[in-house]
Amino acid sequence: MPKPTFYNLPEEKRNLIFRHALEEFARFPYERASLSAIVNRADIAKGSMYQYFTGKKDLYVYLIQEVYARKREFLQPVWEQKEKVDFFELASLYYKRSWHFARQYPLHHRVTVNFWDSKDAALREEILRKKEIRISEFSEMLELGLLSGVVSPDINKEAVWFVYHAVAKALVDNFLDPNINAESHEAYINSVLTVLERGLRPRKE
Amino acid sequence: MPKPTFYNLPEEKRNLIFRHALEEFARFPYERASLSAIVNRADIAKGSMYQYFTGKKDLYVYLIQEVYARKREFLQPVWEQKEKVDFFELASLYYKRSWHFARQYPLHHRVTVNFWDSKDAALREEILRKKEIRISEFSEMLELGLLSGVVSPDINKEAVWFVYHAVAKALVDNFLDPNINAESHEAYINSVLTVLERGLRPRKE
DNA sequence: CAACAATGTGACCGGGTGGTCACATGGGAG
DNA sequence: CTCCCATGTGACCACCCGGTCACATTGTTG
Repeated sequence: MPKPTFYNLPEEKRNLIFRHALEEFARFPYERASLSAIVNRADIAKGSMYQYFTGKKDLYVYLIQEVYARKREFLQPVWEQKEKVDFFELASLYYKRSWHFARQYPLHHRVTVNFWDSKDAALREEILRKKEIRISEFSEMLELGLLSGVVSPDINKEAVWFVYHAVAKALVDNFLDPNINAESHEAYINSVLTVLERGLRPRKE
Repeated sequence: MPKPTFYNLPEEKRNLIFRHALEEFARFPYERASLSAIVNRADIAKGSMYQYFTGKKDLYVYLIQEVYARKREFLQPVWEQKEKVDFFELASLYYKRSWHFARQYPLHHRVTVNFWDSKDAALREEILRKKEIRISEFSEMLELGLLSGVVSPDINKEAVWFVYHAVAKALVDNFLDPNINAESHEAYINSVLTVLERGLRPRKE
């Protein structure tokens, strides 16, 4: 919730602020990111920033909101396949497309990773609780998998969640790695998801 | 490498410093932890601290070293089973005992988690490169599993590593959760490891 | 007791932060 | 041309940080 003043700004200036906030919060997690650095680099007076936002947190919430809006938009095509493919294929599509998002909008991606890594869980909770942001459809996806029986229902459901989330998060974090081979990365994502699907122990089937 | 002065201190005072450093670095990751807070709470002059350690980093490295020494000691009994049980059972023993460590020494545990979560990868690298600390035997464990054929060798080995690490890290992070049911937690760890072992997709075997 | 080295001390430094405020600027409306 | 209100500004505030240093205190040794 930026102040009304912010929306009165010409689009160009709003973008200027957004861009520099994005850069700063991509470089550092919330606590270490510097508002002073943002205003300096954007060549804006500190005071002006406080005409647009009530403070650092307000700016951050706005940024997170925008970033996730963009990501949702980007992942839209994947959700349209929801009824057509099974859980594992959907997951594959989801992470491959997420990876493309990370490549295309690396700063956006870093912001999301920093958001989840933030040790200030209270802040994250506060942002999520406002429901202004719907972060992810993980839940929905896995729920579908369980319902359809593609995901084994006879083991501790909570544990299934746990493992799925752990792998998913690590996968997304991993997108940051700069020296990933572009051509093979989709294949790599598939390999990881296969391990998740089939388990470490060899199957006799 | 604390200065010699530190080791000349009476044990009681060394412990005092250790305890308060432990508390601070358990509460916050390296960058946000405050040396001033430590000396204030320990009721020691700032200058004194600089008689014992060359600076904040020096104190931190010392602390990490001590914490991991304690943890290794605690996990010793598990490694003695190395030849007797298979990979999955060893992993189960390892994480259950790690959980007990986390319960018994919650501050130590938080310090280790903060250590790995630190965004200052350079610092972590520096500490690890000194080899003064050997953090974990994950590698060794998984290698054994692969060799013995208990862990499937016919899927991308790198991906196996990836999934294993992701789940292991999440499992350890999870120990922090305050409202875990003590009685059922060992069972929960087993459930998670079972999912890791058998995969999400149901087996026909 | 004197001498001397080791250790303890906290005011102080430079530099950073998020946030404030009295004032300058600018662009319609009358 | 003037008035007025929205907006722009940057010096400034209080507070924190890690680190330093001149000096006080202590303890052992001759």
